[in-house]
Parts: sequence; structure tokens; C-alpha cells
Amino acid sequence: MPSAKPSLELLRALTEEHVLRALMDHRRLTRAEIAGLTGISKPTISQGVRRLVDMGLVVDTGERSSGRGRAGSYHALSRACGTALVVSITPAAVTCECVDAFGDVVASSAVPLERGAGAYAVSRALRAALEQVDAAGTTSSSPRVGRGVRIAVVSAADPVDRATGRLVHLPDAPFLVGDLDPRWLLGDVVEGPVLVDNDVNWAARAEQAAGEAGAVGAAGSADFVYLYLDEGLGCAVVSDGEVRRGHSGLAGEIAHLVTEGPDGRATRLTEVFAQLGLRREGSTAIDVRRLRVRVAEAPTGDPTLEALAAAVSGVLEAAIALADPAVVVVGGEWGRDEDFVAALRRRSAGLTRPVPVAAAVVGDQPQLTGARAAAIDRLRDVIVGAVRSPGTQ
Amino acid sequence: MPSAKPSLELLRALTEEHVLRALMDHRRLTRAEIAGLTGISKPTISQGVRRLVDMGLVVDTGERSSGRGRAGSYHALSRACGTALVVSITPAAVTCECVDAFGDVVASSAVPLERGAGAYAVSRALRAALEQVDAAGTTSSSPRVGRGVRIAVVSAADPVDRATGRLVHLPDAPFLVGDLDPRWLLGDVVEGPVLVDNDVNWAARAEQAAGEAGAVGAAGSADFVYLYLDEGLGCAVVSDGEVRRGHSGLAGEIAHLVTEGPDGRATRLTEVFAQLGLRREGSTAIDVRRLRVRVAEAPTGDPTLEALAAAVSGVLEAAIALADPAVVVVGGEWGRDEDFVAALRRRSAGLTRPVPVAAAVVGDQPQLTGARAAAIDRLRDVIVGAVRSPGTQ
DNA sequence: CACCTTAGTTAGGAGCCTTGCCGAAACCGA
DNA sequence: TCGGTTTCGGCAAGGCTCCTAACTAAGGTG
Repeated sequence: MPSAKPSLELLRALTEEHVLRALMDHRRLTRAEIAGLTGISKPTISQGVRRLVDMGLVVDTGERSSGRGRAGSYHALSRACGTALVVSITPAAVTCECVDAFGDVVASSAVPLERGAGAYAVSRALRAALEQVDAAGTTSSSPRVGRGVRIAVVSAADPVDRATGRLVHLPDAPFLVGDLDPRWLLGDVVEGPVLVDNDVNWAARAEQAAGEAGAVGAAGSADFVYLYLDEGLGCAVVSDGEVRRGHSGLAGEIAHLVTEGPDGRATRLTEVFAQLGLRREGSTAIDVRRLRVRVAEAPTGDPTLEALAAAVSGVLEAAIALADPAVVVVGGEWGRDEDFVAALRRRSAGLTRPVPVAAAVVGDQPQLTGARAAAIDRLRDVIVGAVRSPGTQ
Repeated sequence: MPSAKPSLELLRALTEEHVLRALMDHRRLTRAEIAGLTGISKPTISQGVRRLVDMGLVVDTGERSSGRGRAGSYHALSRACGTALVVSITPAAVTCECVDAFGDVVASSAVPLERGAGAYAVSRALRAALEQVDAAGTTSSSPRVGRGVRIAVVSAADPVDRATGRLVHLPDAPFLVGDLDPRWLLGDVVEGPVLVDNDVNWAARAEQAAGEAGAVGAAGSADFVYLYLDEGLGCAVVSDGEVRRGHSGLAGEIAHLVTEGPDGRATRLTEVFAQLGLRREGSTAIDVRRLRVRVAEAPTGDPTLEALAAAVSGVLEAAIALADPAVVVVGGEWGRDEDFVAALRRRSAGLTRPVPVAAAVVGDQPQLTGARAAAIDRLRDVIVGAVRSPGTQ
């Protein structure tokens, strides 16, 4: 079935969308510039802008363009377009950002967490971070009229149920930040939808964006796999340009994948670390410090290093077989370790279907970068959507 | 960036698309019926139909509706809308179908192949099948004016390179139909694009369609995995409602996946069959007959049966970890074997993240069913596209 | 044969986009 | 300081699409 009914209203909405998207990409433009950019005639753009101004979505900034000829008056998105909330929950801290449709971070805050803090402590930290962001947002520029948080995007360092957005505890896997329901926690702060996903998936998105921007060795491809090796083991599968989450959102939870153990036997990935004595005391989480020390001391061909490479290369083989990535990006604290990446590359070259292995390029808070990018995209869609169907605004 | 520039031409194209889609779904309709179906006013529909008749895409069939009130004149898609070609290449036969936008099979043919026929024999069989279809098509109804084959969809029983459409021979995997280039072979028969993919992916699509239609136990879900166990080992991954092919089209080629071997050691899937003595003489293909005999004779707990179930359950685990399917559908000659499915279900229930295992419901030529469905969808899009951008027609 | 019902056409109106033209306003060089 | 040039934004006319409402045409029904 076709997209929409043919009506003049549809045309109007379409020009308005063009205007909004142009302003999102260029911050401020004169009507003549918008016309030039979109290829739509000047009178039509003028009408569209007027309508958007009446709606309150666009404002005349008062500034004037300079250059030859008459100066045009700049227009820009108004505050009423609202903002998006970006939240990152890791075992170390809750980070919170408020971004607008341009991608500017309007306000941000971070509340550190003690190791092993329970779900209650985490949710309290989240409330604190939200309050800080709210305060920062209100003081930075005076009136803040109509500032509404339209959507939220949450990154959590645990598996996320796709349908409910709740964090889930998988058997024999570490549960780092605990039993949280971000949708419920943010319900009174955010008007619109709250999108929750795990940090690895967001980090993959950041990696993808970096690749498209031309970063060396990054995943510019529409099909790649991001392997995240840290305290927990994660993986993101990007197919046809999108992170694929699977039925319940647990795609990429590779802890129980069958691979080659240190003794050559078929072993679940998480068990490999138990056998190598690399688990943290009384936990299923990986003791990253101990692992790195052991890898750092290891000469090439060291059994621990080779056992790790063999186990991860089994994961590689599975990813290649099922997802056929153009490249595999490895991230996470020990995943990016040079010696480990080198060992993995050696293994990978020997596979039946070798695949390039690249270290992640987004080092600092990749999950936040990815979540932020998603938040901006979604916010923009919501703003445009308000024009397309004013009834549900 | 928004879809298209707002223009009156766009509106016109949109009504025409509505008319065409309505006629595709209902074969023949009066203008009043189209108006009722689409919610567009009668005069507008009349204009749209007139334009389409002028273009030659729609014809007045001469029939008249009966019932109370004035009889309306039926309209339908014209022959000029063209047809799509559906080709299935298996080691046993080349099958060829010509379908129209309604999904009717206008003509079909099948040319059997001898076992082990090379690529040359296969391409000769394809030419023969094409000629038969052409002949059948011309005789069945007299004039056939303007019948053009607008697109083709090809299913091949070997891995397909996504970019080129060529069949590829993976190491240590059977190469059943040989080194073919279907796009080249069909180049002079088909005007438009030729879509080539392997049979398992098409079969998965058929399974999906059956599930949406409400077949019991079938994959109506948007996220499932189709495991095809026959001479060759294949797998299709459906994520977010689409078959995902991966970067080079080799997603789902699971032969080299690391799993549990009969001796408990980490073993590549294809090796398991070598170790169990279930490969065909001098080939990497599986000896299905011998396998079935052994499974049929096996009591519950038989080592061969259990070894097979263990190996396949490793694949299951990998698929669950990476793709998170709502259900795993098993197809293929021995994949659907009752005893085997039962053994696999027992294993699956014991997994950390169990997943329902269902036997495939589309038994007869599933790859043809799936390819046909894709061909119809594509053909419809091409017909509509001709209206949307008449310049590139 | 009158009446009812439904199909399709005609007429009028509203809205949107475009081209072409105009005045307004800024910069530039003399 | 003051025309000339250049560009911005507005206005008007024209063309097109869709819609509603009314009308004619053509079937069946009693």
C-alpha cells in the first residue's frame, strides 16, 4: 500500500519538512537560502516558513545575512522544538545529557557510582543526574520557554529487553547495573518514547558513524560486527546499515556461544574465562586487570593469549557464518589491547573465510556517542512528525 | 532529507499508485470500488484511471458489475504491465516460471538435471527452460502484446555473491550447481534487474509468508532463523522482517561454524559429518540417504543421533547468541526428520536461552515459493515506479 | 412502467506550487 | 555622498490537483 493519501495537506507538510530539515542541517538560514538548498521556489518557502513560525517551531533570529545585496533575515529552529535526553548507565557512573535538534549538548552531568552499587543506588544516581541536567539547562539561558524533553535514549551496560526496555539478567552472565526499568524511571521527565538499548549496540552505532565520516580502519560498512570485550562480553550485529536487535533485544549476547576452550574442547565462551582463572572473585564478570597483566607479560605463543584468541576466533567464525560482516571491530578494555588484537588477527587470517579485524576508533564513551547520535536522529524525526500529523502533536 | 519535492506531479503519481495497488490486490474493480477502497474521491479516481488507460497500464475489461443500481465497468491491469521471471536452480532441475503482477503463474517449465551435471549443462538446461516458458506463454493467449519480462528473481542451491549475483564456491563446501552467472545468462531475456540469492534465503521468505498467513508453527515473527539441513548446510537469518544477506551475501553459510564434535572437541560443522562418516564419497556434500537410514534405525540416545543434535545445537546456540530469533525453523530433507527434530528439541530445551524449534511448513519447493513472492513484490514496485518517475521508464 | 439504487460525469471552489515582476535594502566604487 | 549593482522578500497571475455537491445514466425491482 502506498505511503499516504494524495492531498494538498501532504504537499504542505512536505515543504515544511524540507524547511525543517534544512534548518537542522544548517542551523540558521534565510528564506532565499532555504529555497536554493531545497530547490523549492521562494514564495513557497516563504509560506512554509510563515506557517512554521506561526506554529512556533521556527523563529526569526533577528540576525541578518551580510554580503552583497540586500541582507536576508535569518531563521532558525525555535526552543519549542524541544530536546532529547541521552542517558548512559555503566557500573562506574550515570551520565546524562540534554541535546537539541542541532546536536548541541545543552546540558550534561555525571554521577559516579561505587563498584557493586545496586539497582537502588543506580536509580538514585539517575535521579540526581537528571536534576543536575535540569538545573544546568535552566540557568544557562534565561527563559527556556517551551523546552520540553521530547524523547530519551538510554544506554545500559546490561542486556535490554526490546519490548519493555527493562534490563534483564541472563544466567551465568554478570549483571552490572541491576534490575532497572528506565522507561518507568524517566516517565515523568520525558513526554515521548524512551528508547533503551545496551551499550554495545550504541557503541557500534558510534563506530559506524565514525566510519562513514572516514575514520581509518573504522566500520564505514553497512554490514559489520562489533565485538566488545570488557568485564562483560558483548557483540553488536549491524546488517544493512542498522543495528539488529533480534526478537527480544538479546542479539549479540555471546556469553553462551559454543567455541574452542583452552583444552580444545567445545566450551561456552563464558566458561573459557572460568577455566583460565580470569573471572572476578565470586562473579561471572571478567577480571580485566588480571587479564591485561597476563597478556602484557605473555610472549607470542603464550598459552593464555592463544587460548583467548582461539576462543574469540570461534566467536569470529560464528559471526562470519551468520552475519557475514565486511569487518569485525573489536572494542572494550581488553579487546582493544594491541597484543590481543595482533593475536586475533593472526587467527583470523587462518580462517576459511578471513575477515579484517580492526580496533575500535571511538575510544571515549563510545556508547554515549552512539546514543547521542540516535537521540538526535529521533528528535529530528519527532519534530518533523509533529508537522506531518498535527493531530497527534 | 525528505523523500521528494512537493509538487502536483507527486500528488498525481500518488493517486495513480493507489489505483495500481488496488488493482493488484483485487484484480478487477470499478472506479467506484477503487474510490471506496482507497478513500479517494470518485472524480479523482476517474481522472487517475483515465491517465493510466492512456499510458496503457490499465484497460477497461468490458465486463460490467452486477447487483443493484447501475452496472460499473471493470478495469484491470493491462498486459503491458509485464511479467517477472522466477528461476530455481537446484542439482535436480532448473525450474522456470513467468508470473504477472497478480501473482498468477502465466507459464512454467522444468528441465531435470542429472546428478553431478556441470555448470555448462546447467546453463543449457536454463536456456531450454526459458524457451519452454516463452513458448507456453505465447500460445496460451493469443496476442501477448507488450509482454515484457521486467525483472527476474533467481534461486540457486549455492552461495551467491551479493554484489555480482554470481555463484561462489566456498572451500570445503559442496558446489552443487557450479560456477554460474545468472545475471549474464538472463541478460538478453530480462529488461530490468536480476535478483539472485541462494535457495535457503528464499525458503525462509516462504516460511515467513506462511507464518504471516497463519500457518501453525511457522515463522510469522519478524526475527527468526531458518536452518536448512540437506546435502548442503544452510541457514537464513531474518531480522526485523527481512532476510539479511551480509556484506557479500554469505550470511548463513554455516559450514565452518565451530560447534561440538562427536568427541566433545570444538569442531567445524562440516567436519562433524566427515567424522560421523556421513559424507558422500569423495565430496563434502552430506549423504542424506545414509544419514536418514542411520537416524531411522537409531533408538533415543543413539550416539549418531545425539552427535548430530549436539552439533546442530551448537549452531542453534550461535544463532541465538548473534541473532536472537523468536523461533528456529528447521527445514531440508533430514532437518525435517521427526526423530531428528525431537532430538534437537530436547537439546534446545536444555540451553541457557532456549528457543522454540519448529519444523518447516512449506514442504514443496519452498525456495520457489519464496522467490516467487519476492518476484511479485518487485514486479509491482517496478510497475508503480514507472508511474512515479516516467522519465526513467 | 414508475421507483430505487448505484456508477460515472460535470461544475464550482479551495489550496498549493511556480514563474515573472516589483520594491526594498544592503554593499561598492566613484 | 550618491548612483549602480546585487540580492532578498513580497505580490499577482496562472496552472494544476483534489474535494464536495449536484446531476445524468443505467441497471434492477415491484
